[in-house]
Order: sequence, then C-alpha cells, then structure tokens
Amino acid sequence: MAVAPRLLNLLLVRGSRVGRIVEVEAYRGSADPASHAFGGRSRRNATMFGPAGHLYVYFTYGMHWCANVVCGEVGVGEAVLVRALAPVAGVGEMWSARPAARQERDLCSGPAKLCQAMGIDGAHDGLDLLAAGGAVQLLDDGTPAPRHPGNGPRVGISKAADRPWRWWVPGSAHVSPGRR
DNA sequence: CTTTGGATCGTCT
DNA sequence: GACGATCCAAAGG
Repeated sequence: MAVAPRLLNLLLVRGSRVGRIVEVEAYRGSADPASHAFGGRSRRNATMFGPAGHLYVYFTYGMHWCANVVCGEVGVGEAVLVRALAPVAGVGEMWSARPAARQERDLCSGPAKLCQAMGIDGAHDGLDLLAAGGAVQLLDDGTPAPRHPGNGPRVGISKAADRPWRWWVPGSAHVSPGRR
C-alpha cells in the first residue's frame, strides 16, 4: 500500500491512447476484507498473487472491467486499483470507445470508464506493464507524484470502508466526481 | 444540483 | 443462489 500514492502522475499507455493516473485505491490481500484476495487465491484473482508490475483486470456487475496494478511480492496478493486518468493522447479514440461520455472529464473519471476509454478488458489480465512493447504499459515521463496527495476512504465497497486507502492528485478535474 | 433504480453475469458458497 | 472495487438515464428539488 505504501506504493499506491507513488503511482500518481505515471502514464498508462495503450497503443496511441495515453492517460495520466490521477486517482488510485490500495487493496491489501489477505489483510483486507474488501480485497478480492481476502480469503485466498482463486481462479479470478490469481494475477494479484503474481509478480508486481503486472496488470490485474476483473469483470464486475455483469458489465464492467476494472484495472489494477499488482504491487506485492509473489504470493502476497496486493494490488492498486486505477480509479481515474487524465487523458493525455489519443483522446479521439477514447471518445469513440465511450459514446456515453458527455464531457472530456467523463472519459476516464472512474475505474470502469477508463477501461472502456482505453480499450482494456479481460484479454489484458496478467500482462507485464513494465515490458517494452507490451499492449498496455506503465511509463514515467518524469512528472513526480504529488508531494501532498489527497487521501481518504475508499469508494464503492461495503467492507472495511473506513480504511483511508484512496489517493488522488489534488484538484484534478478528472478525479471521480465529488471525490476530489 | 441530488437521488434512485435498472442493467447484467462471472465468481464463489 | 446471492452478490458485487460500477455506470447511466431519468426523475425530483
């Protein structure tokens, strides 16, 4: 979880589409009742227990994909959910992928929205975000993480909802509405 | 602006 | 068989 705020301001790259990470949430394996990894490894969450730097994509509510960056050691099951991006490049493609968006800030201001905009789905589960030439990559363009990131409770969970494991870039218009 | 309910199905018990 | 790490459109103030 210590690494979660350090993901802020990194770039998520998928082909010509690029977004800057502006909101994340940490999920801590077996120590965290809200985590998919709570209760051990299973078919769906296997990627969480793999090497750090890989992409964990899961399907939820019968229609949505969400993307996480695996952050723990092998066998631990820690991951960080990417909740929002600021579009940087390929914005036209994002609009095509997300006809429901009304304003640019709606393109990637939510975990399922950004997967839609970026074209990320279950086919990308388990791939290495740090490998050169990968379909989805995590890059550092030199922009440092905020010195004092926003910090507060996680969103959309019923268990352990009080743990302040959500971080965001203060003031970013692309953070989920009502949460910046 | 806020609140509400529907959509929709893989996963685990 | 129940329940989501959600989103959106519609309705109400």
